[in-house]
Amino acid sequence: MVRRVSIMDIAERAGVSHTTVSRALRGHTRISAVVRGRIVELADQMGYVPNAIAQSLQQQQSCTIGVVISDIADPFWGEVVKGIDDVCTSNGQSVLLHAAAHDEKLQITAIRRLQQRRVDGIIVVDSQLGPSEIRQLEASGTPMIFINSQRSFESSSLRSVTIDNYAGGAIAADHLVALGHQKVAYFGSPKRPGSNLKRSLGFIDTLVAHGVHRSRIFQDECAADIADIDGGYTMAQSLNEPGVTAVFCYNDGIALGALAGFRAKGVAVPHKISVVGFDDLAMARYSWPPLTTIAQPKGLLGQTAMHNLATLIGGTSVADAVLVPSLLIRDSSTPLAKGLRS
Amino acid sequence: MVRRVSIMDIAERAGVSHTTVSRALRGHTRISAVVRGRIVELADQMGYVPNAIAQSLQQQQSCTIGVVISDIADPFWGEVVKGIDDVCTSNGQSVLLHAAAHDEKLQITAIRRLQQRRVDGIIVVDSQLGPSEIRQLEASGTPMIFINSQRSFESSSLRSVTIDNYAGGAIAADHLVALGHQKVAYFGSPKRPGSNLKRSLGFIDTLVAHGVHRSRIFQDECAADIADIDGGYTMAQSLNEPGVTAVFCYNDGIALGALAGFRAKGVAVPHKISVVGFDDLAMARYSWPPLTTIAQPKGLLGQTAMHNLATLIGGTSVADAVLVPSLLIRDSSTPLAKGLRS
DNA sequence: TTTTGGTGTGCACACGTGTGCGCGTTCGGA
DNA sequence: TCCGAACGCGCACACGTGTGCACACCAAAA
Repeated sequence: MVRRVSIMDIAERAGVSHTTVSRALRGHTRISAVVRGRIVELADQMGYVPNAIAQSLQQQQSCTIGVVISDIADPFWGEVVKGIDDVCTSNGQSVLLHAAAHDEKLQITAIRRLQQRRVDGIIVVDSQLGPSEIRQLEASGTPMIFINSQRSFESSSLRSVTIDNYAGGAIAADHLVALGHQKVAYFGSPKRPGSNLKRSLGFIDTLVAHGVHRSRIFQDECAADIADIDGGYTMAQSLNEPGVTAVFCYNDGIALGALAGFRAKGVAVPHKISVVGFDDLAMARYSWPPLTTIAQPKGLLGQTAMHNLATLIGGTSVADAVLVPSLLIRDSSTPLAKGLRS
Repeated sequence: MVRRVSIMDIAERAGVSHTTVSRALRGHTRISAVVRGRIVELADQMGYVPNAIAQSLQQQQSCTIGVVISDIADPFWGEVVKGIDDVCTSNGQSVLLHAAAHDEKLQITAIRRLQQRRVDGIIVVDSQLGPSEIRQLEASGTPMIFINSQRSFESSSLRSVTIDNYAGGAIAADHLVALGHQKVAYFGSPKRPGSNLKRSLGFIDTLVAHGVHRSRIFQDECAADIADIDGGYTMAQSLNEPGVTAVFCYNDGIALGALAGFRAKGVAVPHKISVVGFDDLAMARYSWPPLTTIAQPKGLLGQTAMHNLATLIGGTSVADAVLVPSLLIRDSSTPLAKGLRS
C-alpha cells in the first residue's frame, strides 16, 4: 500500500484542522465557502484519495459484500455473479469474491475470511454446507443469502433464493406432451439430490396428470464421479428402451452429452428423439441442434439475492424467494413423427 | 457490520491489557505460557474474529487484490479470474471484483474505487484505456497488471501479460497449409484492433512464407456494433470467393457464427470448408462440428498475472509476460479434398 | 549486598477518518 | 450599547489493532 495523502496532510497545507477538511470534503454545512473551496481545490491538486479502510473502521460498515462460489469459471455462475455485481455497484458496494470448490471445509474457510474482512453480508452460491455448519453460521449473525441451496433456514439472518425445480420439471412435461410424446425418459444426476428429485417429480407428476402411464416413463442416473457431459453421453448410448421418443435431462451439461451420445449412436435428434435440458447455459444456443431447455433466470437470481441481502442488512426481514424458470424452445425438440407413435 | 468481540473485550475478561492479548494471539514470544493459554481459550470461547479492517489500517496493507473486468459472465474471462483467485487464496489474499463494461469511464471509476479500498495491486482484464488514462494511473503508483491489453507501458509499476497473437495466427496458417489448403480467408473483428492486426499478420505472413500467393488470401471484417457470433454468421453468408476452402477466424465467437452461417448456406463444414477459431471457449468443444481452434492458456494467463503482480507489490521489477497459444485440433478442419483443389 | 541480565507486562502512540461538544466570533435587533 | 442567536472552527475521542519503549520483577552472578 503506497503512502498516500491524508486529510491531515491537506489540513496542514491549508492551515486548518483535519476536522475542517473532513467536513469540507463531505459537504458538511457550517463551513465557510472560501475555506471549503480552498480545501476542495487543494485535495484535488494533491491527489487525495479517501481511505475507505479507515472509513470502514470508523463507520462500522465496510460497504462490501462477500460472495462464495464453487466455480467462478462455470458460465452459469458467472451470469449469477454478474447479476450480483450489477446491484452492488448501483448500491455503491463492492464484491469480495472467494472461490471454494465443492467442499464444506473450503466454503467455511472462505466465509470465515469474509467475516474477518467484516463484509456487510455474504451470498453463498451453490452451497454444500451441512446442518451443523449452518447452525454455526446462524450464531455469527452475519446476514447471508444462499442461492440454489438444497435446504432452508430458520434463523432471521439466513435466507435463500432458489429456482422452482418442480415447476421446471412440470414445464418440460407440458412441452413434450403438447408435442405428442407418450413414452419418455428422465436423465438424472446424483450430485445434487435435492434439485434432481424435485425436477424429476415435477416432470413425472405432470406426465401422469396428462394421462401418461408410469410404465412409459423411464429413469436413468449417471455416476456421481464423472462430468455431466460424459454422464449424458453414456446414458444416451445405453438407452435401449424401444419407443422412447423424448428425453428430459437434469441439466444442459447432461443434455449436451446426450446429443453427442445419440449422434454417435446414429439416432437423429430431434427427428428420432427429442432432447430437453435445464439451465440454458450460454453454449446451449450453439450446440447442434440448438438445445430446447428450461431456462433459469440467472441474472435475476443474482439480482434478487443481492436485493434481499441489502434488505436483510438494512435490518428488515425478508422471505425466501422462489423464481420460476421458463421454456426456451430451440431445435432439439419437435412434434412426434407419425411413424414413431407406439 | 454486527458488533463483535475485540481484543479489548478479551483483555478485560482476562484482566490484562489489550497489548498482551494481541501478542498472545499473534504468537509473540515473551508471553508466559499460562497467560497465553488462558487468552487463547477465552478468545475461542468468546467467538473472537480478528478485524481485518483494523489490521489493514495498522499494517498499511490490505492483502487484497482488485480485479477489473469487462464482463464476468464471459466464460473466457471467468477462467482467467479463476486462475487469479487460485494464486490469491494460496497467498492469503482476497479478490475485490469490479465489473466495468467496455467503457473507459467505467473502468477508471472502478479503478478509483479499488484505490480507495487501498488494494495492494490491481489486475485489469481486457483494458480499453487510452494513453492519457494510463499516464494518470502511472502517477498513482499502484502496481498494476494488464491482461491482454492493446498497449505497453513504461512505468515500473505497470506491466502486461498477453498472449502472442502473431504466433497464434502463424500456428493457424501452419495447420491449414499442412492440411493442403491453398486458398483461404481471414474473418476479422474491428473491436480489438491491436490483437486483430497481429493475428491476421501472423496468419498472412506465414501463409506467404509457405508459398501461398497474396491474391489467394481474402480478408473480411464484421461490423463493430454487432455480436461476434452474428458477425461470423454474416461473413460466412456473404463469402463468395470461389475456391476458398478454409477460414481462420479472429475468435471462437466469430467461428461459431461462421459454422451456423455455412450450415444455413448449405456449405458443409469441414468437407467443403475448414474453420479454425481462436480462444478455445468452453462451448467450442460442443459446437457441431467441434471447433478446431488456437487455444489460449486462460488459467495460466490469470496465474501469471497474479504472480507478477505479487512480485511487483514486493518491490521487485518484472518484465512483460507473453504466453504462447497452442493448436487444438477438433473436427471443423480437415485435409483438403482432392476435388476441391483449384 | 549490589550488579547484571533476562522475562513478562503495560503505556502510549500510530494508522485515517468522522463527530459530539464547546468556544470564540460576528451579526442583527432592541 | 448590549444581548442572544447563528455561524465557523478545533479539541478530543472513537473505531480495532500492532509495536517501540520503559518498567517491574526475579534470578543468577559478582
